[in-house]
Amino acid sequence: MAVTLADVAARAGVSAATVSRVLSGNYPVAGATRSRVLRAVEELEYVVNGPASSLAAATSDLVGVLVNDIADPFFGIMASAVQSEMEPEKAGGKLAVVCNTGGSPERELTYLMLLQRQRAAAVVLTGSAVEDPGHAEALAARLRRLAAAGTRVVLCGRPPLPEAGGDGGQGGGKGAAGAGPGGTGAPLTVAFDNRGGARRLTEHLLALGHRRIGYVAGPAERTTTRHRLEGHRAALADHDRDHGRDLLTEADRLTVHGAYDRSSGYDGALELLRREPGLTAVLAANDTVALGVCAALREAGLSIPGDVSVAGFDDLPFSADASPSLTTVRIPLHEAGARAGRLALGRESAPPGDVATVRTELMVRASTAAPRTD
Amino acid sequence: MAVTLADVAARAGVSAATVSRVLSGNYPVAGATRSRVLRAVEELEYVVNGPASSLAAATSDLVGVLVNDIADPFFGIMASAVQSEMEPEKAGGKLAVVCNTGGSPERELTYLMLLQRQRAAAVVLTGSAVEDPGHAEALAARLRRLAAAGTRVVLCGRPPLPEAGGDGGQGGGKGAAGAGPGGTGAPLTVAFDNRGGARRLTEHLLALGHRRIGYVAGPAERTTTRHRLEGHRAALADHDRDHGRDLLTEADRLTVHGAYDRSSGYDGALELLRREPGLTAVLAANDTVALGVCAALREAGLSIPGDVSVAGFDDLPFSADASPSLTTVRIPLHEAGARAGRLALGRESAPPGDVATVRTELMVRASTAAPRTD
DNA sequence: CTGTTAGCGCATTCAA
DNA sequence: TTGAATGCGCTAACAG
Repeated sequence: MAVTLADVAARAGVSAATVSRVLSGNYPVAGATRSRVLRAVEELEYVVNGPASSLAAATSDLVGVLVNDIADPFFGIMASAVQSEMEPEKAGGKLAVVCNTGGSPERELTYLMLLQRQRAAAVVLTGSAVEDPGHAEALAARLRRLAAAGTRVVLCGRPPLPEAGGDGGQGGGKGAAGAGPGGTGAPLTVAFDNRGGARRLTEHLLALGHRRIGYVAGPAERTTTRHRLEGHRAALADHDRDHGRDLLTEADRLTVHGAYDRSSGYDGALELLRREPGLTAVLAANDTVALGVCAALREAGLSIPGDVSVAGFDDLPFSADASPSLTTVRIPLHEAGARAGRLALGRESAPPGDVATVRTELMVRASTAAPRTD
Repeated sequence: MAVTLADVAARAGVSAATVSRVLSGNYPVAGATRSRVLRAVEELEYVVNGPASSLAAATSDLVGVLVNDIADPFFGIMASAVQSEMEPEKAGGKLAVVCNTGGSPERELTYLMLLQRQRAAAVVLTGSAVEDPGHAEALAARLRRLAAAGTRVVLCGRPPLPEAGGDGGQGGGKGAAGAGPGGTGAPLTVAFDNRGGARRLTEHLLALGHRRIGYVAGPAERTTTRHRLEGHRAALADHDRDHGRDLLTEADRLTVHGAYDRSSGYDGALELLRREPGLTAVLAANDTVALGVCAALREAGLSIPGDVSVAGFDDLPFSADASPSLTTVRIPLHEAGARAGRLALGRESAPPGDVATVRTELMVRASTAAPRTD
């Protein structure tokens, strides 16, 4: 039916082996032969049979990128950055494909299995992980099997995997050396400093004079949610220590959880307002949630930042020209994704300890200001 | 190295063929045998070798979804909808993977080639197409080859492919019949009524009393851009005819082009204001552009909709709670994507003429109002 | 219902 | 630098 290597070989008057060598390009072939083959390929419109090639070579050129929500630019930007490193047009380039888990742990495992089935060259997992112990264990097991099967595993925007039980020793992580395919066995990780970012954000509000700060957090069981909340609380704890206050206890009452979407922000803000009408600031799980918060506040007749300051997280493109422009914490998503992509291809050597933490940066804009002094 | 079918067969005390049959599930196997095999699979942690399986069966379970911009929710929503139809957890389920073309025609062709190489079961192309004749021809050729190789091709949110040269006849398109794999040869299409939506939007502004309407259009060479612009101009032409005015000529001067992003909206609005300070309304290529327009207008000291009305297109989730909430044209992206997914799987019969056009709906919100009467 | 057999199309030995 | 031969792991006839 379809054109095969043999057809091309016949047309070019060479053996199939030669055609294969020309196409993969990693073997010496005489110039004349090469062009003859290439011409035959053109004329016959030959396209390599990927499955056959993968079977024979025991490798594929698929790279899977798992995202929690493909409709969220947070993931879109990272995924796009990963893809930008793949050079699909060149021979030897990879085909990066993104898979949408929808935040479901089961679906995450399913996709990893399908990617393992495809013998993917690499897999990049982006975004927060679910902290359920059962799932964490299942995930770690699956990733271990993937790595054992020769698939590179890279984590991007999620914390390093917890140590597998047993090993015990904390001994010096193999240095920064090459760590070839497999490395220490633990997946390479590009982590975000969510904790530090959240901490600086809360410090910013505190410095402005805010004392009643609401927090619309993400889903309770996710690492990113926990880290950001921890940063927030660390800043409050510091403040309590230095000023003999007890903001930290207040924070329990002034924290609500929801999804990483606008309606959570909207509902969360209303709930916070009900719990504490005297709120002067609201921190949101991310920028999208922050927009929902803003909408709810406005509908409640409150001005931003006149009555209530609002801040987000991530610094997605729309944050800068929301109105008012959103104070937030910038995460270099593109750089992180690109780096994850390079790590996945083995084009960049593993970071020390196999974990690279990318800095986050406080972006102070118009949505935060000193609270009204009544 | 890796566990193979033969290993599982040995462990279960059956033949490889039986294991294969159990796993693919489309062949009768005795219950006892089946569970024995399944247990062996568990114990050995066996994962099918996709390439081998694809090679032998001459089909793969990959479905490619091409998008112009993976960081844009417009595409994210459609891609997610396509994936939602794939049932990857079930045997026989497909692995939907999204590929980001970045709007580049070359990259689009590259991805299609890679997908053909993988012998993808289906390919869904989403969003507007580039109208360059050279590329259109190359694309059509590639899609023809894909279809010939047994890959189902579905267009979602882009117009049907122009007829291949030669055929001439417009004869009755085969009726609504099954049109099995291959059908008429032309790709199945889920098209959006961009023209009608844009027309109703402009009519809405006209009815409100606007006469100086700016238009920040998308990239000049894209089908979606052209269709929306045509709808806009059709509404103006109708108005001219009925009222003896010449809004259509004005429209040439009041139309600017840019990318489908915020900064285009921002820049475009400033340019329009320069050309016509007396502008009372601005239509944007899509909702994202509209937000940029709003930002520029506000910075210019103009209120929305008090001084200038603004409208978008697509009705992405953020549009409803922008401030002011955005008048826009709703496209049922999720339904369209899901339908494209079903068409790709052959789970839904082809629409009459192989083209389904989904309706668009005018959503009147707070960003449009009657112009100030000075 | 199950086993046997024969490729699927390519990459890669080994010779030449 | 090239060709011939072998097998990657699986599915799909065909028998039984």
